[in-house]
Amino acid sequence: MVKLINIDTRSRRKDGFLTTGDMARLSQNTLRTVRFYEEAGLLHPVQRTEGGHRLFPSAELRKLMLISDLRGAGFSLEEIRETLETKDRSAKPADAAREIIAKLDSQVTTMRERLELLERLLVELSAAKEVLAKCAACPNETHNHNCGECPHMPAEIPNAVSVLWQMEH
Amino acid sequence: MVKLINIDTRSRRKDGFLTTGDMARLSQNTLRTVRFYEEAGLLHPVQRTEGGHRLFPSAELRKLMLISDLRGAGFSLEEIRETLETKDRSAKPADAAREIIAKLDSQVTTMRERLELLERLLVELSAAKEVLAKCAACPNETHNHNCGECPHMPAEIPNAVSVLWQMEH
DNA sequence: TTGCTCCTCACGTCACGTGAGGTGGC
DNA sequence: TTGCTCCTCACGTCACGTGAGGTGGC
Repeated sequence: MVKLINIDTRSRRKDGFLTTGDMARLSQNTLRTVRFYEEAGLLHPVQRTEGGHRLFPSAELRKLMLISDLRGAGFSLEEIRETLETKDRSAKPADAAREIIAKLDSQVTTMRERLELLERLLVELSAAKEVLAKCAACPNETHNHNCGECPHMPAEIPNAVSVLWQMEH
Repeated sequence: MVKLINIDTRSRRKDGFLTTGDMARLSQNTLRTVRFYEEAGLLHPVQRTEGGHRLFPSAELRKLMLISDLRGAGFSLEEIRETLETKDRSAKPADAAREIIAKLDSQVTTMRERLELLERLLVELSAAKEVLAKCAACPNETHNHNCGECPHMPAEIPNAVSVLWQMEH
């Protein structure tokens, strides 16, 4: 996914505010998503035009970018909201900072677990591809063969292979 | 998450089949999820008991494990079904293998992109934590200060910091 | 026999997608 | 002025969660 964002065309408006469309384009989201996040109380337009069009400050675009990243990392809007509202809910900066750090810590832990799943699965699927590369040269015309006895099958058959190749054991 | 699966207690049944509960426990899913996947046509019980209880062969457990991994990696049930049914839809083993490899290739690419997002976000959140560690020692009693002028703020402020700390720029 | 397990509806939820029908603004 | 952009309903979807109320099986 190539990003083709020209800073000069970020917004057409001379007041510097961003429309819903600007927010959507620049963050790779749909209009519906931007509106949905506002309804959910995550994004706040500074104002509306007379015609009802939302206008966002650039700080909201940066917030939307972070929300998108956290959503892509698998967090729910409720978890994200919790993190975003941390500062508002504590009176002293030092307390706020500690609470935010605690939440980031827990999110980092969750993300590491998701990373490990992805890495483990990548290894398994790559191993499966290697085995199936042999099958791509299989001379049989039908599936009615016992692949477990095929000399090209390794002793340790990756789970993905036994499932996708529908093997008994 | 520690796995405490004892092979001997996988199933209480002497016929070797697995109940819905066995499937759920051994794959870390809920009963609802196992039933939902069956309704969706992804899992197939070999039979039902007279009382209507589902009985699955162990091959279905291995399939469920793969489904869970792919779901955890962010794929939809429709994408997963496509992959699982590839072999059935082609007559010759060689063709089937090539099609499965093509699908695994595209999934591997998607997974690498998700890995990159996670890695990028991990770096950003870790950088944010470092900056906020300074704020945890902030002596101010209120949030009414311009943190942009704080000497502890680095020149390059991570996006997560400016968002979570609600900074103007 | 007693529980613990499993069953089927059936409505709820989360995070949007997808039109329909109408208006706004450089 | 002409379109392209944005607006508000409002129903649909995906992948389950969550009871309610009832039965099964070592």
